[in-house]
Amino acid sequence: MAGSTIYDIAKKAGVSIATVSRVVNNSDGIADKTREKVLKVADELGYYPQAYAQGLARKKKNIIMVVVPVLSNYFFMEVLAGIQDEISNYNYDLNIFNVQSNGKDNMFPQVKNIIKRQWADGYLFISTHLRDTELEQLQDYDMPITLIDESYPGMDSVSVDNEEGIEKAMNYFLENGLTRIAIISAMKTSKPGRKRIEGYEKALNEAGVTVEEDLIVTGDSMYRDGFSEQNGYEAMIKLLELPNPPQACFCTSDIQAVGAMKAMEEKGMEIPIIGYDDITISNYIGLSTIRQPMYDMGTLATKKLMKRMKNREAEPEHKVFAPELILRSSTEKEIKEKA
Amino acid sequence: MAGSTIYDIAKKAGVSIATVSRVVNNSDGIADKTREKVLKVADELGYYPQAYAQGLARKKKNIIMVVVPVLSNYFFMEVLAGIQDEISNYNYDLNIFNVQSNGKDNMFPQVKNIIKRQWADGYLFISTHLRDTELEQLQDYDMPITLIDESYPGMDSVSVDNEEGIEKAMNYFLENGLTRIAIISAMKTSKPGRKRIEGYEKALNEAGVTVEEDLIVTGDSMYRDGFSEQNGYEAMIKLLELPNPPQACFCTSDIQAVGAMKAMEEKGMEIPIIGYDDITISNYIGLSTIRQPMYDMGTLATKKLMKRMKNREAEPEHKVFAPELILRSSTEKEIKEKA
DNA sequence: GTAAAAAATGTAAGGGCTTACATTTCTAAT
DNA sequence: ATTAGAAATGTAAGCCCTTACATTTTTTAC
Repeated sequence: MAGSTIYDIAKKAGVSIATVSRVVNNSDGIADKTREKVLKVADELGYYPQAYAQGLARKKKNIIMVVVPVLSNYFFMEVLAGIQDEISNYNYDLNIFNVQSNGKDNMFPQVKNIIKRQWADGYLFISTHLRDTELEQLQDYDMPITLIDESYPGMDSVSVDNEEGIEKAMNYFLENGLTRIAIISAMKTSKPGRKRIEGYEKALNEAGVTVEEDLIVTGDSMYRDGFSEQNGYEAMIKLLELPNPPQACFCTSDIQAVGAMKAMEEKGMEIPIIGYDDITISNYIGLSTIRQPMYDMGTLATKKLMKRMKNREAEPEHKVFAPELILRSSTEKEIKEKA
Repeated sequence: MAGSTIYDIAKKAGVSIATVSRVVNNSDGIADKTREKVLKVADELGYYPQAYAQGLARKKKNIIMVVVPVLSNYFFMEVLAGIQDEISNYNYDLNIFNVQSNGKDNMFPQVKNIIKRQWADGYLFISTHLRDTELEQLQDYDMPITLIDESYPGMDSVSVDNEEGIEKAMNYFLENGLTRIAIISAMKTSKPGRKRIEGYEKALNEAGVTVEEDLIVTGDSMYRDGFSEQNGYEAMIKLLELPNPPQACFCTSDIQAVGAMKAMEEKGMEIPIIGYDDITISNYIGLSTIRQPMYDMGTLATKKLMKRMKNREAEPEHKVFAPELILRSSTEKEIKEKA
């Protein structure tokens, strides 16, 4: 039973392999009796077409592959939920391929090989943060790719205006008279990391506030690229131990903010804090945050990819979601006191 | 460039396809000049073997596939992190296949087809909760499968003694003089759901406490099979609106406990609560919980699978981790007051 | 009952790779 | 220079399917 092939079925059912193939694929033009007979044998022998043989013979694999560097992270999880729900509307299976980032700069070769190997009919890249020159190379392979949480002119993309998000958070603090604002960032050096810090500096500059390097911090723990409670915790400890601690804090992910909140509690010093993402938990722990529509990003990207697979010629589309400031208790008390 | 094959390389490099194959696969017995020449052409043409053709020609796919019903859930995420880290020690790629559960009983056919299609060299099943009769059928296909968070005599498995976990939580409450203990469960009807409730009832019975049906609740929101903050929130509201609310509460997942804690806060009624899992966030919000070593389960299961792939004959091994009661602030205040 | 049309089935050529075996080329010993 | 043996390369079959095209069987109309 282990490895019955189309030949086994054909032989046992007394038909040709073409007929078996037709029955299994539900092609029409098959006599009912034949169909039944074949189906019966196929069931007895536990037959179902081998994915690899089928993929080779057809051009199509009926697989959408999600390519992602860090699987275990809340942002990814939410986006994935959207993808998953949307894809269930189509006749495609979902495969997730995890590329190791190792902090190093070796992701591109892996990604390139995935494309070359032709695993799937279409790909969703989540936060791979490849360079434009690299994405350009991938285009040569003429595979439908939709980017999530990043963008590049030549490919469909779904992202969020990060700068706007940061600005909203910063302005909220500034409007409430808080000027010594810290930023807790993961991976200061990465491309998106730098972008966020730039946004932070820009907002301060526009408000005529001098940027203090001391207030730009990150934790030391780099597990999950720094997107962890621990990292936020460490960062906040650093901030609170400063001779002159900040009046408010912006965090580049909710998960870090959770750690930061614990640090504040332990130190007995509470400053208003705003996170980034709006993971479901944030609503339950009263964390103010910049909401990214992660789930919607997943569904929309999937839709775009499906569309692209049908029409390869259309101009690439870029959806940029506007982030939303969600205020909860983590920004309340203290600011009111100041007012 | 899009679809260069081994033939293109062979032609352009002036060698046979066998030689190209050897070069690409790093087989030895190839002259250095030839290797260089072929490699150069392969690079120019952006060649890399097609996964499907290779998988068909070899018996091996070099793929481990994780089969899981609900992707976006914290338990899964942690287990996956372990799998991911462990697998990076071997020359295997990781694929995740998501089977739709739809609450209905239709998962088995999907799982069966995955196995039949021979996607991978080995499989990790996480919380699929198939029946023994179903798993027995899968054995016929003679594929290495390791179960996580469930067990079956005929396959390797890695799980946690759920009953013991519940007992520990219940005993903690009971020893502290609390007897009216509620349980918030996801999916009362599922196999693991029922098991947990049984454990709960058993613990009460042994302590000579009558089970009150009112105290066994679940939320109404069934998103993610009930493993959500919202579900826990709803359940706790129900409990607190009882004429005679419970003195303590056990929750079958931390994520539900997060929702339950919010409900308590809103209602201004705080009772000691213990969750289940010990997701990383729990430590940061002071949630007492029963720790499942999720990460370790992932690594160990992966190791077992690799071992099994080498030796198909050995007796199946079953690792049952002992859950651990982790006490944090969510059980502190109130119990101390009572004492 | 016959012939033409329609339906059902079969044949065989790929799809892109690996690999056992055959062949050629090179090396080194005489 | 010759040749045995080693090293390098090539040939071709096979992995399991799909599908265009050819062939056979059944149906329909007269």
